Amino acid sequence: MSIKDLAQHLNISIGTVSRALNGRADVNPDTRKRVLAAAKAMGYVANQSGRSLRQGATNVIGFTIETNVETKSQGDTFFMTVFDGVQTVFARHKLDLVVLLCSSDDDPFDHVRRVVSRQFADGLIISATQRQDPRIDYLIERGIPFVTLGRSLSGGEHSWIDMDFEGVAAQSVARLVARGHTRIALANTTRGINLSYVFEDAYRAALADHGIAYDPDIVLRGDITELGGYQLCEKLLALPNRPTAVVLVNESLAIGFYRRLHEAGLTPGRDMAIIGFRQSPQARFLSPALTCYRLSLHDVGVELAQSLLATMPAYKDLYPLGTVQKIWPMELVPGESDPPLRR
Amino acid sequence: MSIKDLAQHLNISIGTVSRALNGRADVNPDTRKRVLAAAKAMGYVANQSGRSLRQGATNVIGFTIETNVETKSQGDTFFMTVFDGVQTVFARHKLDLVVLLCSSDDDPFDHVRRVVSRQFADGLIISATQRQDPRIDYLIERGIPFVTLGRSLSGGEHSWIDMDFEGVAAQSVARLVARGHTRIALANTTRGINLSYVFEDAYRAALADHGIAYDPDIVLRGDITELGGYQLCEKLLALPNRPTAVVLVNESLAIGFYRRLHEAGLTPGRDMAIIGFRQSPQARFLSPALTCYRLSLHDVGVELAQSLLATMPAYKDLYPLGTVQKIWPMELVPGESDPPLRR
DNA sequence: CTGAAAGCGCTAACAA
DNA sequence: TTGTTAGCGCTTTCAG
Repeated sequence: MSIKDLAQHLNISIGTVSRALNGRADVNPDTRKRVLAAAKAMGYVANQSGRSLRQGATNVIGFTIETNVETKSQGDTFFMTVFDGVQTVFARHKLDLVVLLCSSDDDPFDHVRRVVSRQFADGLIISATQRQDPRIDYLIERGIPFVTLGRSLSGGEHSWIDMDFEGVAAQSVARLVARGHTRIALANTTRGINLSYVFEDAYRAALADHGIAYDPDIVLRGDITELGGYQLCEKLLALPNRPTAVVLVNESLAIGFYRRLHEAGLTPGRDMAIIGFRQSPQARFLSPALTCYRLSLHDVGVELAQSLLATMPAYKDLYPLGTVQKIWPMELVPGESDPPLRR
Repeated sequence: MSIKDLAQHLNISIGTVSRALNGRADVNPDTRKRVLAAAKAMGYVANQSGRSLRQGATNVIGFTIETNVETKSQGDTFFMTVFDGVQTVFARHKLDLVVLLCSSDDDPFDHVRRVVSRQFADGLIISATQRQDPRIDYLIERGIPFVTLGRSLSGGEHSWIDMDFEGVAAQSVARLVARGHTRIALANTTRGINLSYVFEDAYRAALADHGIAYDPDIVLRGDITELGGYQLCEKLLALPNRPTAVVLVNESLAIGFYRRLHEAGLTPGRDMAIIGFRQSPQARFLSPALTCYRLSLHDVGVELAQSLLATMPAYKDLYPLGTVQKIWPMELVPGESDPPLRR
């Protein structure tokens, strides 16, 4: 079932069929109607490979995520919600969003290189940015339109969107200090991924703002998972001169923290102040309620999509945003997990 | 950068380049070496559209998931782990797994139809099967290789893999009965998706096995989300002649159940026995520990991939499995959430 | 407004 | 062992 069959069936040329289907102006309204009707009746849809080959464009946008790192950490509906936002924009332009999975035993750089060189997609959204990220340099060099979800030191002038790690760190420390805490731990993730640097730097700056000395012993690092939280909490409890509060780089950690505290006969909040990161569905149902920050991931997705289109020649006029480098604001959601310190 | 450029650069014909790259036997070893070296040096990789068009195959396998239904319930760790398993198999055959998202405002049937007619993928894995699922009939009619994650009444002879809802329901009821419970509620999801029927039927059968009358008033239905669990728990607490135990169709519900019970001053387990469904990372860190069931989602992915390949002409000899219809076993993980009933 | 034809990049059949 | 060439399905000139 190709365009040829359809044309034959209608007794017109394939050129006209193509024009009719693609909404060209120079086609007789009646002809167009006939073509559209026949296409529908026969269930004809243009073969993607044929179109792509001819047009030099695939009408596909790839969103790469890593099945190892991100998955286990973000755990919840993080990406799905972002995807949904991205799609609402792309749908308007008949662009298809496909998710390209970089599996646990695949190198992210190789993966992107393969995707690009096969010309699988017209544009790319990549996530889990490293502090130095060769993918970014590569994409710039090859001139592939892309946006990153997350900052990086690499590349300079590309578009990115990132969560407001600085704001969260600063606001969390300020809030805890206001509530009497001075010994505030940080539950961070392993180095490599850029956000760990951003978050820790902001935490240090915030401490300094409040005249609190930085103590590397209470900056802990682990996996961003529920289990990671459990283990970090254990480390924290074992510390001499135990911190009275902790700021988490990710809300998944909170689940493990709560559990470990319970096992130790301690109550989150009362015995250890905790400020989580994002208000996730799981975090919402912790008791006591976790103090955390809200953002619309759907809107992040929308903005990612628009930023990408702004870098694509075929769409940049519709989205004259230039290079987007946006730190996405997050709004405090006060909970019960960080009450004032009892003396 | 096409095969032409590469051939020109090497002063040989494109045919030879193609054969060398594709590992054909009839190529001089030296020539092959030169071609491969040049391809690597120049970063050449065959254009996918060109290949697909010529070969009539895309070497892409699509895995469709719904951003609305599944996402909010399963959270994405569920699928990511499955994907990872699927990929380990496909990688061996240079097949690319891409995830095709059916967004909230898109009809799943239309979505599959679009994917198929554009010839986007050589095979499909579809999930969130409905009790009657037109996608299945359509795929069979069109002769597209596919497997479903989840059963359905539609289609008859296609391959599918599903979780052992019957086993979980039966074992859960038996376990609760053995612990003295006779008034056992079911927290199910809305009708439409097939698993809700399967699970409820098995629950009814299990009750009957133990001589317990079925009471429709204690079969509750809601969204499979943390919030859904919260709301269902509320309904449960408001019931006259309150059940002493509840079996959940999905572990996300447990998060909301725990929270709601706490708010009512009740303790999960002691005041209301709960058996969750899958042992998810979140569920693992509930206190008291949730009684639930374990399965390897990675292995489910592997099996899905193999089952799909078994239906594809080009691979069926390598995977002579025939039609796979497999109920995936789940293993009880006893917790503290369903202690014996106090009299 | 429509038809004819070129050609996107690739592989496979055939010829040499 | 290699070169030549047809043609996959499509869009887009260019003529008419």
